[in-house]
This record gives sequence, C-alpha cells and structure tokens, in this order.
Amino acid sequence: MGIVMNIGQAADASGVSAKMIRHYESIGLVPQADRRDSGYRDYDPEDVHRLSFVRRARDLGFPLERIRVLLGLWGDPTRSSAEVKALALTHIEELEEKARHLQEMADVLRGLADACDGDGRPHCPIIEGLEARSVPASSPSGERPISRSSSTRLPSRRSPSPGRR
Amino acid sequence: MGIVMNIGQAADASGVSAKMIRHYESIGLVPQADRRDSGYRDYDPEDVHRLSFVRRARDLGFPLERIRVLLGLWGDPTRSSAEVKALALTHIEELEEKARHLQEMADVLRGLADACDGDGRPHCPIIEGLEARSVPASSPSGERPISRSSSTRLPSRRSPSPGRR
DNA sequence: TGCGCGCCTTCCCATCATGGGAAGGTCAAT
DNA sequence: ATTGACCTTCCCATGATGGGAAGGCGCGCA
Repeated sequence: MGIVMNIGQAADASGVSAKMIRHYESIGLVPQADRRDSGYRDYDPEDVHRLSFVRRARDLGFPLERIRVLLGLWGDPTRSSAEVKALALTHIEELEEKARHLQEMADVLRGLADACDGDGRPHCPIIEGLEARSVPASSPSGERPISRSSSTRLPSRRSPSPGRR
Repeated sequence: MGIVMNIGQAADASGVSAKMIRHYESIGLVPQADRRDSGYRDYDPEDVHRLSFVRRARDLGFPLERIRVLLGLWGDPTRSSAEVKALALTHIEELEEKARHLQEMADVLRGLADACDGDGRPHCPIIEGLEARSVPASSPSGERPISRSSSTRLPSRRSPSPGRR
C-alpha cells in the first residue's frame, strides 16, 4: 500500500549500501525485510529511518554491537536518558583514547622527523629512532600483549652443529 | 656458532610474538629463518634486531607495507634521508588525519551528551541527534563511499498488490 | 631407558566493517 | 521478446592479530 522501496532505493535513501543492509540483516542488527514474491526485499519509510539511524551511529564511530544496544534503547519508550548517556560517554572515552594514541604516535614520529635533515645523505635520525630505544608511547586500550613470559626458557647456544647461514 | 635462539626466545627478545614472526616471514616482510634439522626456526642477533625494528615501527603505527619499504631503506646504504623523511611525513599526516577524525566524532557526540539530562526520563537529545540531522563531520581519508548514485531508479510505489506486513 | 612437560611445527578459524565479483533471476521500458 | 538495470545468494579479500588443534622435538630427571 504505502511507499515501498527495493534495497537499492533504501540504500540511497538511508546512506547505507545495499551490501551493508543485507549484512546488517544477516547479523540481526535490523529485522529481516519483507520480501516480494520475486524474493526482492521491500523497505518502507520506517525501515529506512532505522537504517539512517544506524548510518549516523556508524558515522559517529559506534561499533555495530553498541548500535545494537542503541537501537534497543531507541525503540524502548521506557528507556532512561541516563542509559543512553552512559553508553555515549563510554564511547566518547574510547574515541578520545584512540585519538590520543594516534596523536601520540604522530608526535613521537614528528620529533624524529624534525631531527632529520631530509637531504641526499643516508644519515637519518628516523631510521635510528626505529632501530634503537623503545617508543615511550603509553599504549591505549589495545595494550601490547608482551608475547609471553620469558621465565625459564633461556638462550641455549647450540654446540657445534650443521652451522647456519 | 654464535648465539642462536628459537622462535620463542626471539619473540621475547624482540617483542614480536612468535605467531607474528611466522606471519611476517610468510608474507615476506622478513627473510625466511634458518631451520634446525628438527625444523625449528633459528634466529641470530641480526634477525632479532630486524624484528625489533619492525616492532617499533608497528608501535608508531606504520602499516606492514610501509614497514616493508622502511626495511628496504634501512638496509640500503645509498638511501637518502629525504626518502625516509618523506615516508615518515606521509605517515604522520595519516595519523593526524585519523586522530582528527576520531576527535571530531567525539566532539559531536559530546555536544549531544552535554544536552542530555541523563536522568530517569526517556527524553534524550542523543537519540534524537542520531535520528535526525546528518553528522557534519568532514570524514578523513576513509571517506564514506556514498553507496551508489541514485539517478534513474526512482520510488515506484507498487500498485495494489499482495500487500505487505 | 623412558616419562613428561614445554616448546616447536603447520593449518584453520575468528575478529571488525566493508567491498568485489560471479552466477543467475526479476523488472520495466522499448 | 529483448535489453539493461536491478535484484538474489555465495564466496573471497582486506589488516593485524590471536586462538586453538593435532602432532613432532628437546631435554631434564627418575
């Protein structure tokens, strides 16, 4: 009856690619679309509205799992704005943490680059900086795992054997 | 003859996990390690030095493909520091661009969060902000693809048919 | 000699969000 | 009826990393 669009039109209207709309449906982020007899998906304005919501949340960097929660709050008339705000603040923290981390890396590198003449000669503080001392950068959430505890396992120089290289 | 380590020791010494060392070797980022008769990989101090170099470059956010180039410059006595500097500056630009993008998203969201009471009531400017106007954010390199040109294909309200929902 | 534990090997799968492309069916206008 | 744009599903790729399985190796200790 009402205005009905196929996936391409819904994609254009919402800003979410058809590929992604299908994907969001497959992971249950958005409900399964109605189908025409032909198998084509059908979208009405409400569907498009929801997709636009997802699109804007993605534009703000929300990961899909958090958007799943946001969609739940969106459609829940009994939600408290406190829940939404808490979710948003958590996300803001993560965004700023990542931004800080990136900027920190850029700053360290800028320091090395500033010390580099950038001429035709091979001497280069940047290369030396990579070769030598560890980067002080206080890594963010994505903390470096430290591979494994060294502990017991030690050097063990191999006695005269097949020789290497 | 010299000091020889197996992959776990090289991992501890370089800060690159054994898993990653094997991966770097598989994609040709680092040369194939020597093997003992048993099949175990062998690493000498030079190998560990190279792995440490990779590790520091990763810590500074260099993608592996750029590290591949860096390793080439590192081992090239005829390199010009200008080449290295250019690579570094390009990378710095990218890092700052990403940092800006993240911070921009955080700022927009902060604006919405500031307007949200965060109390027990459902009214929430954050949800409304996601629902309504598009986020002005000037996206960085990772530009939003715009799904597809709308062009010809238009609405086409389906005339009285099998009815939906 | 043999046991056992911790290391090594390869191989496959998962992450996160997105896109590319193939093979084949549908729709609407000519 | 033909054509071209659209739709369908399915598989694969990205980038860097990790998890885990199945089976072999190394070495200390009884």
